[in-house]
Amino acid sequence: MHQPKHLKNAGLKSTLPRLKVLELLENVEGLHLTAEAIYRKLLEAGEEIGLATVYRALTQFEAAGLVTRHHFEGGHAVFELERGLHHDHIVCVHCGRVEEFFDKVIEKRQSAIAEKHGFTLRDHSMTLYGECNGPDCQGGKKAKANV
Amino acid sequence: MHQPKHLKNAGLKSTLPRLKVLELLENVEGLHLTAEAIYRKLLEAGEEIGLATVYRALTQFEAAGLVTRHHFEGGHAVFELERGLHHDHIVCVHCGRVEEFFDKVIEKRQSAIAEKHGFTLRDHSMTLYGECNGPDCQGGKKAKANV
DNA sequence: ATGCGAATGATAATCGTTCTCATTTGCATT
DNA sequence: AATGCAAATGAGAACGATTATCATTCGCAT
Repeated sequence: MHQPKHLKNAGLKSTLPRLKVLELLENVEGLHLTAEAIYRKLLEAGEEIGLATVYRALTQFEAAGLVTRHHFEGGHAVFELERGLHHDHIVCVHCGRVEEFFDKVIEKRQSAIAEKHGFTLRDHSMTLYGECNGPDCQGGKKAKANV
Repeated sequence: MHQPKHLKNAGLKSTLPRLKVLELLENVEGLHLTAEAIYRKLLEAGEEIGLATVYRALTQFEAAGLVTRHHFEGGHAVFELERGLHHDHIVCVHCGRVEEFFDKVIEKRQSAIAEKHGFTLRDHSMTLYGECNGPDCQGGKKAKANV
């Protein structure tokens, strides 16, 4: 599914572990996985891989612009495949569901704000937290998280 | 400077360490300190306090709405006294300088986005990252961070 | 002044992540 | 296809931030 050239283009040697990680990320569209979760999924799939290698691969992919790292609340980072379209996130504080959105107005304001403060904008992180209307979260009643 | 009633009102017993932490936060308007930094500053000031106590106090203050915890990039949390006016942050990626801003347009859009996705908005975090025009960062040239 | 439960501080433990280093791999070259 | 070497890997140690443990101390109502 994944061509080694993707890695080559990114200046990375095309190795088996890297391909596995990339392939996994490709098959979980919309999900945001922790390094640990990726590691476990690969083990469950019968792959031989070390946790350190997963971390290394993800860090390199991030540097190469192949994946994006997010720091939602909770102390651990999550990763998603970079599909070219920038977006921000809205996270359900109950069930952990994550949806993505893009808002041109906000993006514009951010640039304006940076400029007003004398900053050259390089990046930003914006995450909304709320209660979703999913089956586990109806009416905002308590429900166990299933991140 | 700080009245014990602030703690009492928050449902917290008014103890010496808590008062010290609160007092320190009050005297560093505009700064965003890590737990470790607060701990060190108090030690330097001749106070007797344990790092664990600082963490506990900050967590309780946060739960009580007295302070806000931010997760900028870098793995450690920073704290600031809650002064009633919500704001977001723009951080210089070179020197670590942090400025605060509030944008009504963005806030409005965020509510609208949450609603459109069926979420009841509870909170959000937005941080812009860029290069500031400070003496250490002129023209975006390399400068050592002094966080 | 006294007593009790909550708070403290020293330190161990935990958690996510990075580093170390001996072994293995990718891949360009024979 | 065999060879060589730098780069990549994996197991586990190390790390930094934060939290838990537990005996001692403190705040505060009596």
